[in-house]
Amino acid sequence: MRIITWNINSVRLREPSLLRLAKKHEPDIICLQETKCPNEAFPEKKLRGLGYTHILKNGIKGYHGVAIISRVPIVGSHQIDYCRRKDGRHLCATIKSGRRTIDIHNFYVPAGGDEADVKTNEKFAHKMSFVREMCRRLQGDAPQYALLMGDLNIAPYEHDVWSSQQLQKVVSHTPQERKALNKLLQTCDWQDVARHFVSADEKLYSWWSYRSTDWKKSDRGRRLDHLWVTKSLLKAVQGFEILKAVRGWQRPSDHVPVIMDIDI
DNA sequence: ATGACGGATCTAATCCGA
Repeated sequence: MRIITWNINSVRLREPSLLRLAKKHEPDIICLQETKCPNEAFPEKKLRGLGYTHILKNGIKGYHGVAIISRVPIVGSHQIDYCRRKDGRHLCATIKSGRRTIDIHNFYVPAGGDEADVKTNEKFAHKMSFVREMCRRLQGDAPQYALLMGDLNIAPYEHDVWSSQQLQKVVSHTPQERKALNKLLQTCDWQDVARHFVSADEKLYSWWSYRSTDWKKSDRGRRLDHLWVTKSLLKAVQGFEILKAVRGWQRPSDHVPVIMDIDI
């Protein structure tokens, strides 16, 4: 099974890129973040034409929003309003593989604003509460077979950013966020698929700012998009890739898709 | 300043992203 996570930054604007991605890589399941689209306006006709007939949406107007697009049957689903805000940041699809039931969680963690201080910055407080709530709920859930993916908006390790030193006070790479994400990783014994395949001293990014005049040349990226699996599924993971080339497509998202092949 | 762009919104200037 092939699975992709992608912060698409507007599914309506980038429908052509989504179809191109689907045709080129033929994923079974695509988890999207930042669809920025109400559910009734989600462009799904052409996706259905490609065989993606199982589509879950948790969208709101204008901001955020997540979706799960699948060509394999989804046997169950739920969404949780983290921090009691109806802001489209979580979806879970359940699929069956033989006798196994596998939960696929798709998250869009809040960005957290500018200042890394929960007392003065409400957005940062929201982000930290969101990750704490993920810990609590997933621990309570304690699934044996599960996948967790999405835009977690935290680059946890030194080589997940272009300069750990220069970004240590920048939201997404502060010590408290890195610590919180590691704590989350330890709940349910999640395994970071990217770092299973790519050594810790190798730079790895999934996001490059729009503000750079030449994103490729400056290459000041961050690894904000993640693919995790429960420990019992790690040996089933056959491959992983960050699709960097997609950043160079016409009218790109600032995030690129992350892809995984898993034998389930 | 790392870097000033790109998306959505009651189409114009404002909020948001990270």
